Amino acid sequence: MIKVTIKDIARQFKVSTTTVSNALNGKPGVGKTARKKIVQMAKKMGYQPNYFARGLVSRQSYAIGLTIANISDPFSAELALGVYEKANELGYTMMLFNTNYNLGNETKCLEILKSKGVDGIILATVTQDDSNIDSLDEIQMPYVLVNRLILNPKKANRIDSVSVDDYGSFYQAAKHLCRMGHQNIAMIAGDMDVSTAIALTHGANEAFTEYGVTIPSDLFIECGFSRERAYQAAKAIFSKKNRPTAILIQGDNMALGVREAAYEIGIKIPDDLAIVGLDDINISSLAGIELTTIRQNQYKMGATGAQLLINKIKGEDHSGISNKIVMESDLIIRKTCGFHLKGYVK
Amino acid sequence: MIKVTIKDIARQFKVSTTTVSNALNGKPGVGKTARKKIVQMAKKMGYQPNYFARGLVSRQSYAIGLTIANISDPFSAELALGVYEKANELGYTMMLFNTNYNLGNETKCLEILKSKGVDGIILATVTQDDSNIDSLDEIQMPYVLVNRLILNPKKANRIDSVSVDDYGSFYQAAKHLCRMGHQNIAMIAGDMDVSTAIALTHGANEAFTEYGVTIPSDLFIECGFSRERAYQAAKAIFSKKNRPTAILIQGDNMALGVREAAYEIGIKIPDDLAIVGLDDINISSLAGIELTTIRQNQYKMGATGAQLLINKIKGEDHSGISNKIVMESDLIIRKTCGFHLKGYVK
DNA sequence: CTGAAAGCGCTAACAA
DNA sequence: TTGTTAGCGCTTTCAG
Repeated sequence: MIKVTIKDIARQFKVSTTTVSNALNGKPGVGKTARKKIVQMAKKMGYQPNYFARGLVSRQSYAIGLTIANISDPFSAELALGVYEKANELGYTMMLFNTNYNLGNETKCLEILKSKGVDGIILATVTQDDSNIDSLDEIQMPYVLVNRLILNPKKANRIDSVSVDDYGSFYQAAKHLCRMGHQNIAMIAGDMDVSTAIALTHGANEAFTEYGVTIPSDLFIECGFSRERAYQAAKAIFSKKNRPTAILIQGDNMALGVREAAYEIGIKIPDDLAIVGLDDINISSLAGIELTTIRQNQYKMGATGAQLLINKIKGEDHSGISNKIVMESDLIIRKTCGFHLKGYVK
Repeated sequence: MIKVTIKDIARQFKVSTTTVSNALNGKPGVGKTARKKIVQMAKKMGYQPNYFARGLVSRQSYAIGLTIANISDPFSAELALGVYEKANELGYTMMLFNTNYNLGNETKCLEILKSKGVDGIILATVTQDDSNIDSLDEIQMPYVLVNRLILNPKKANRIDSVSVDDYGSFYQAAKHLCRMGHQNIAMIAGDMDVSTAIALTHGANEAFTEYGVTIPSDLFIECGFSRERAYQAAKAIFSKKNRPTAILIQGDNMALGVREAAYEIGIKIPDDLAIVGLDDINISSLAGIELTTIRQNQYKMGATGAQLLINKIKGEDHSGISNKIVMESDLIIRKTCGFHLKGYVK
């Protein structure tokens, strides 16, 4: 690969590399005409500053890392897009890593990220007892959690995060189902070691107790966040004697799995079964899918996370206190919950 | 951020940095016990080689770039996943960039990629007269095209690529439609400046002429590859007097847009309108969507591209001739073309 | 306003 | 088997 260095362009004008460097970086102490000439020549020669040399002295990479579940999952993709665009806007590039919700993978990803000298990291798949966070603290690597929270107050205080009001989200969703008269309801949860799943479950339960509904233990299934696993969980539920009239599902992608399982054995949605998801991924609104769900703006979450992280990197956040941003969410009533057919019961 | 250098660990044992470097990199010329001790100490001290220092001397970043349309588009995401996993497997990290099918954006992305010192680039959104390719040639940056071809034989000979048999794909698809008896067929194309769109269109046209079908010029719409644009194109088509009985669409994501447009004005699929897409993205098989389409293994395309690129970077590809891999594709008959209702006409 | 010199952390020649 | 020296390309004192 071709390489033009500041030395090369210094030689052209018989000036020092310092002058060239200063000229090119807009620093003071260079004559106006000299600067102009140098800048022009640099462009003409196709000069590109050497990333490694610069990084070596400045100790900055202008790169951030992002660990998400999996880029082929629509929720992750939308979140990644938010991070990407905000980061780009602020002059940073993004390195993407998939953890597949696996702690060991996450560790590996962070190892690589550290070794690549990124300036900071956005973590979107952290679990409650995630040792990886501690290792970032140790080396004082800036990081921000997105769509996740650490509940342990000892740690939580120091941790920046962008999340959604999951508790309120599923409180709303569960309440909606109760008001429609459902009493035999199932819930398919992601991973109860994760803050979102915990909050969602608690939120739903609050509404359920308000309405005197209880979820039998065999109708509460924790299965991980994938479509495939939710499909299997639904199959298990459908094989029970006490088949529920409604299922609350902690993710639209998972809900699509439930939907497939239902269709496969001839259960009609919403006639025989109401389902409510979470996230409002972009396919949820498609004709024939029309999933009732909770809208969470993944894009904005990602973008906000990137903004927060970069502020932190640049040291513009001198507050000393941690920054916890919680976003609102909205119940989107579509067809899968059957509201358009029955409305609320009195 | 904390920094342990080889100097620090050299000091521990009063040896030179060279010895430490050699020990840590598994190079010969270090005593067995010395090596063991050094490696152990490095681990204990949490040593991480400085990426920038290493890159500066080795001139390798072990990072590759990927330019795709947009990560939130399922086709792109699956392709990116293939690149990501193969690259990771081979010890490379991936930097992701969205071009949104815009040449100017692509140029910007490549500028950044170059400035970050990546070892090579995978391009998935190149158009026929893409000047960006030339600029990569100029600086001798290794690259591979994925899902794209350069048709101009003058250039094409030198260019590595992984693509699908698009011509055959749409030949198959169009033939299928013709055999079902459709005669009034529309086609929604992506961007006729792009190799895939060109090949798809030609392939379809061959089948059409075989069956004596012609597409009236107002039923051939070139609209770009997004769902939204395809939605609008479909609206335009539906407003015509000569409404077609079938539409061939150059992408499943686009097909979903057409589907939405149809449902919105009460056109029933497949009863009133047959549609056939391309790509078989992972939502195409969902109950109620069941899109007839052509399967193209995006994941494999990405992975193969990454493999090819990294071979090239490592100089293992001494063939001197360019490597063009063309993958097969399969027609997946689901419900949107109505085959299950009518089958082939005699 | 300009330049010389030093050094970031690492690897590669070359000596010892 | 080990150490010394030099240098990758850049920025940053500090003199002129």
